[in-house]
Amino acid sequence: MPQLKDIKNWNVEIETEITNSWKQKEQFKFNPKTKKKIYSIDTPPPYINSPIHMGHAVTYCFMDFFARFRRMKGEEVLFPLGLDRNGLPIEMAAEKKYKVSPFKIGREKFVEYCEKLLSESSAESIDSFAKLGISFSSYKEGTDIGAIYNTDSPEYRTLTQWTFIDLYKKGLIYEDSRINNWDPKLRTTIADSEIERKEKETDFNYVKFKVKETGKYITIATTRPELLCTAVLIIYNPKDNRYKDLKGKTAIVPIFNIEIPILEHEDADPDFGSGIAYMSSSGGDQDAVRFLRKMGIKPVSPIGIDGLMNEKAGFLEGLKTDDARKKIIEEIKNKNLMEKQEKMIHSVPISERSKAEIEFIEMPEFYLKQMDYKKDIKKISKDINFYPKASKKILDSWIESVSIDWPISRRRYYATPVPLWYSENLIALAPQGKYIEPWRQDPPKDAEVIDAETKKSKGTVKDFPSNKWKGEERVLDTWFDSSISELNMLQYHKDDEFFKKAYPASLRPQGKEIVRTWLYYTVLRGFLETGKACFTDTWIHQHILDEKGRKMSKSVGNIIDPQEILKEDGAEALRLWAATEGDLSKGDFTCSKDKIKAERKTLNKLLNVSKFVMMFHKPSKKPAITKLDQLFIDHIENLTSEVDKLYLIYDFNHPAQDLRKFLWDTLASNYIELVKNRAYNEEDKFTDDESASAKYTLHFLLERLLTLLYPIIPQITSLIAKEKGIDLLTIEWPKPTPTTNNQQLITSLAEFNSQIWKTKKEKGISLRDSIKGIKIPKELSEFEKDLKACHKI
RNA sequence: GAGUCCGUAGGCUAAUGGCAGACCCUCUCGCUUACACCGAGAUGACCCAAGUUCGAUCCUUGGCGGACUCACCA
Repeated sequence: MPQLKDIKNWNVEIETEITNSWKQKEQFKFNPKTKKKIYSIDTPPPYINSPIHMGHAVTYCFMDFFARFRRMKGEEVLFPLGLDRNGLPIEMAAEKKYKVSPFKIGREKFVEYCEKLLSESSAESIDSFAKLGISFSSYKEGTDIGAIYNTDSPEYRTLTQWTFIDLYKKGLIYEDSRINNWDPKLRTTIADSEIERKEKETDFNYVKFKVKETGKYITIATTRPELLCTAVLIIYNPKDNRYKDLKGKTAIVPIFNIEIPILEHEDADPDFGSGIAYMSSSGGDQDAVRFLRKMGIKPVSPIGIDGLMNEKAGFLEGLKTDDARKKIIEEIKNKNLMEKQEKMIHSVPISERSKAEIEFIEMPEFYLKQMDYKKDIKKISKDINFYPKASKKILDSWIESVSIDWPISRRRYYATPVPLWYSENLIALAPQGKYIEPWRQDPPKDAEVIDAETKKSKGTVKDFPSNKWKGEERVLDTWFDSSISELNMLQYHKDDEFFKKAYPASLRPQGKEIVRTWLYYTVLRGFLETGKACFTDTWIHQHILDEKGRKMSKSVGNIIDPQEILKEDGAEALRLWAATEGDLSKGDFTCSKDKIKAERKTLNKLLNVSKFVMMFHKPSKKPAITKLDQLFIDHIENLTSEVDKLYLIYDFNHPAQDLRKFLWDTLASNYIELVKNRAYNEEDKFTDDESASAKYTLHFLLERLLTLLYPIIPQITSLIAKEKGIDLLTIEWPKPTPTTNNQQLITSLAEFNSQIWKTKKEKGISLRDSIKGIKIPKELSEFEKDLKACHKI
């Protein structure tokens, strides 16, 4: 390690040396046998196929602040790094990189490509985290508690399947065929939480329908005329007097000539379109889907799983929905049934992952019951402390808006398989505790067999030797894996004793944008498994924006790459900036390279203050402390107490600002200036005791400052402290002893000093020269000797 | 369309029913037995309107503007 005196400026080379040694020594290893209180952080696993972005960098810095502080507070910190390797992002990356489609090359081959992609991804992120100085429990992959884990590891997937079977047996998971959100590009069902919206211009077509009984025409406006083939009924609002005479009559669907009833229904909005709407049994949008559910109409979809029109669409069969729409509009116009067309902008649901427009297609899928537990979830979420408090509203409002059970099965490939087999009217359940891939594996002999209808146990696979079993091909939603991350971290069903001791997890740190997915699903799953709230605390953070306050995105080209910052300015500057810039739980903050660079000044100031203090030997015995010195000792004791309180509630922003202010203003500009002469004591103006008091206090203040700053800037502080024989990595957090002494005097001192410096400047006297005619204020009279020596009064 | 949060110097922020404090930038001056990546100092701000109040940047209402969440048109 470099010596302090050899370091002119804090730099990246020193950081590399320190962080490398931390990484190699496994310095922050978790001890599962500990008697200390366990503090566990359920970190959000980043996807490994892309390098970490600024948001990752900053939020992991915050998690590291929390972890290092809790270690100092005497807690055993479990702080694992997870790597997300499951699901659609990996599949989409594989499709792109190797230019393959799973629909063409088949599942087996495609999974191999996914595995190939993953093995070639170098997990660059691990290196970036190490350089940031993140004190993960381990930097080695493995199955030890606290080791780096992969979300696609057999161990993790085993637990996912364990919980699936468990919930399935309890009847909380069921299969049902419903209209659901269908992503035609990825060819899978997706949940409401995976939907985004996009503004789109479409034609609003006013189409004429003939009324059978009267022969008159009515006009119905629609954006989706291609769904006319599955029209089932027509509604108008009961309050709408224009259409009263239509009640109970029959309409004939143009082109397809289907006869459908006309009824009154309050879902029809008299002010929208013509006031009459046709309802298609294929849904068409989420509202319509809900309407069908309400009316108990069996859904029939004219759209196939490939997103193309199917045989139910008649002459439109085989066309993409867009083309089908064009064709039928043409047809309607030819038959003179188009009254008019308007352009309208409406927002269409699109898939968050593929950005494809969602279709509503009926598919049998597995569902996890959640509607029955809305009240419970709301209740137990009260047991979780939200930081900031207001972020609880995001969760509450989502819980309220949950309207259907959670569809958990997906028709994709690189994810945890649904662990079931089928044979005639029997279902085989995978044994719990082993990772199983039914799509390419026969059921083990000891797999339990149940009746598909009654769900009653029929023995095991052994008992049905002549049956042929067909493995389930569907996989589970990635959130079904992710929503048990804390159970996995705490060894659920792996190490019961440990789980009992450590559950619930201490902290869930995560972004506000995944409250409705990750947080909500985790609370739900945690409740279903344990009946309790799964976290003690949750810290919800906002976003890092670019210099102008815009979202950073590749397409705008405004990305600030943390890897670059690490190379140029180093981790400590980045961390200090992250802490001082703002309160990430309160609002977004903008990222500017200049500001990060500017934090290097503070690092160098700390370095120089330390060098200065260490020019003096620390007295081996505590000397009698002068009044001036005691004033500053009291000050930092109060500061300690304040910092302690705020760190505990995840506020590192105010402490960081206060500590920086202490370093620059209180310590460097005022205290050091005041006691310099006394510490040197070259002219023997002071007694040895007085001089010793100054030396002792300089060291005391520095040591305390380093300790308080350590969670934020661990490298520079621990390096300096080491030279003083203190190991900040293992030192205990100081017990704050706040005083009620008059801290106002520090302000008065600073004001007085400033006054003298100003006066000297105005008179053109060098600061070193003596000055006459200055009266020391009464309240500061007890510091007269120091003040006179300092200012040469 | 509904809800939540927010609007303070050129930028980013803090506190506050009476005086609005830092930081970065800019400007001026300086060189002091740790530090020129330094020191001292200066300029500069409460979105608008109404109400409550002796007094509002702060509380209330409305408007304008922004961020986010939810919903969304047959």
